[in-house]
Amino acid sequence: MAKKDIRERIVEAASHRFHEFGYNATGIQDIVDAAKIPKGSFYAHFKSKEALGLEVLSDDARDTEATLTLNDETSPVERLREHFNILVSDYHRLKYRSGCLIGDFASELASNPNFRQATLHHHSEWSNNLEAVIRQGQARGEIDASRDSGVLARYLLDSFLGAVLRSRIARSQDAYDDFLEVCFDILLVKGPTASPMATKK
Amino acid sequence: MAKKDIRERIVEAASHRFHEFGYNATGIQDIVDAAKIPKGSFYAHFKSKEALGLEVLSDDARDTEATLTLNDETSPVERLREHFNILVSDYHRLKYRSGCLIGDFASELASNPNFRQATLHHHSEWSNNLEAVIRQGQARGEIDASRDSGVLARYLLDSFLGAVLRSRIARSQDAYDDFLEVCFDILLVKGPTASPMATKK
DNA sequence: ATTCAAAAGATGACCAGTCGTCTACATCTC
DNA sequence: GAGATGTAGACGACTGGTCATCTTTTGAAT
Repeated sequence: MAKKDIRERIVEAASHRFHEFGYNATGIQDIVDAAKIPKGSFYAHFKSKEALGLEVLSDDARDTEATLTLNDETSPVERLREHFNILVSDYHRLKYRSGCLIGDFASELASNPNFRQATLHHHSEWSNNLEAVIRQGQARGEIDASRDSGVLARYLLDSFLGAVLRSRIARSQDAYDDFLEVCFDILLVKGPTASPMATKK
Repeated sequence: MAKKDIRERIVEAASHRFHEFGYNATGIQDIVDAAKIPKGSFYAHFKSKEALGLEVLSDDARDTEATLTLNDETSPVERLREHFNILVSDYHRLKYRSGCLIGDFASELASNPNFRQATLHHHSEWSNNLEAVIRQGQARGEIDASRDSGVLARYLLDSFLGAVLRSRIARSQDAYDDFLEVCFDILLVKGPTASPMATKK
């Protein structure tokens, strides 16, 4: 077994467990059991549980980022919609048992300086990307240009993370449906004349 | 020391720790140290750590609920604003180190059936209350009646919980400022003519 | 190409500490 | 004194991490 393969198995096993059970409720033994490696080997690949956690968080953020197209000819609003739809379909596939690490680590590990800093960094990167696309939407007249793109982006991300929380306790798509409806019918719209939600039903 | 006083000290100590460090990172020893009781006494008051956690969650939800006036002559929108302002001022007082248990338990304990169920229950109660007030706002013409009050309420709560997450990692008021701005300038407004955010700056 | 010693990597048993819980004993109350 | 209540510290399980020992790889010499 190549060293790289083992390392990736550890990361993958940890990622699954962190997503479903959280960081503190996931032990090293759980991870190495899932990765089918001896426990002592873990430390040949990672210095510590924390080092693994930070790497898994970083990978998660990178994967999330990849689902948002920053520069493209297509409609910025549609790109945003596609971004969230991809994320939501992942949660659906996992039967709404999985959280989002940025939200979960913000919640569970905010008192750990290293995690707090890393989580804040990734959160900001994400909302900056959302903002860039929103700004494009404003430039193309798809989104009301009188709205502060930064405020919108950050709010959007907050509400998405909140929707992830709800979906996990409810084990349901409802939170995402609500999220998509308000975002695309009220927030990310052309101007003061938002389309009424009632007519969507 | 009266038995009731000891019990309340345990609840208070646990509440603080759960809010700042989360459930799994808070041990019974931490709680009894903070409550200044012997560890063995804990089980004279609570059957288990889980029983304490559920009670602290319930207390937290009750306290939060008390900050929203459901029936009153005053403006529903202002009541909603006051509700969130009270919550935010608490977080400010605690230097943004505190989370919201409904959000945090949704994140950290979603895989525990008892916590998931209780958290979902309290989350729903909260959003139902928000919905009732939003509906009053719609009846009084303060909030666009073409919006689905249930969708709005749930979305609002999701976004607030997301703002709490951000405020904790950023240790800052920004998330709440963004939340209040979007909610009261875009979502909870009279009709299709939302006041532009740019003019608020 | 082969051999061998050194270096690097892997690992199972072990470590000290923490965890939530329990219970024998101590203390209190009536 | 009897019964109720409180509690110190033990318990068994688990935690993240260490390390002595074994295995594999590497690179130099022939």
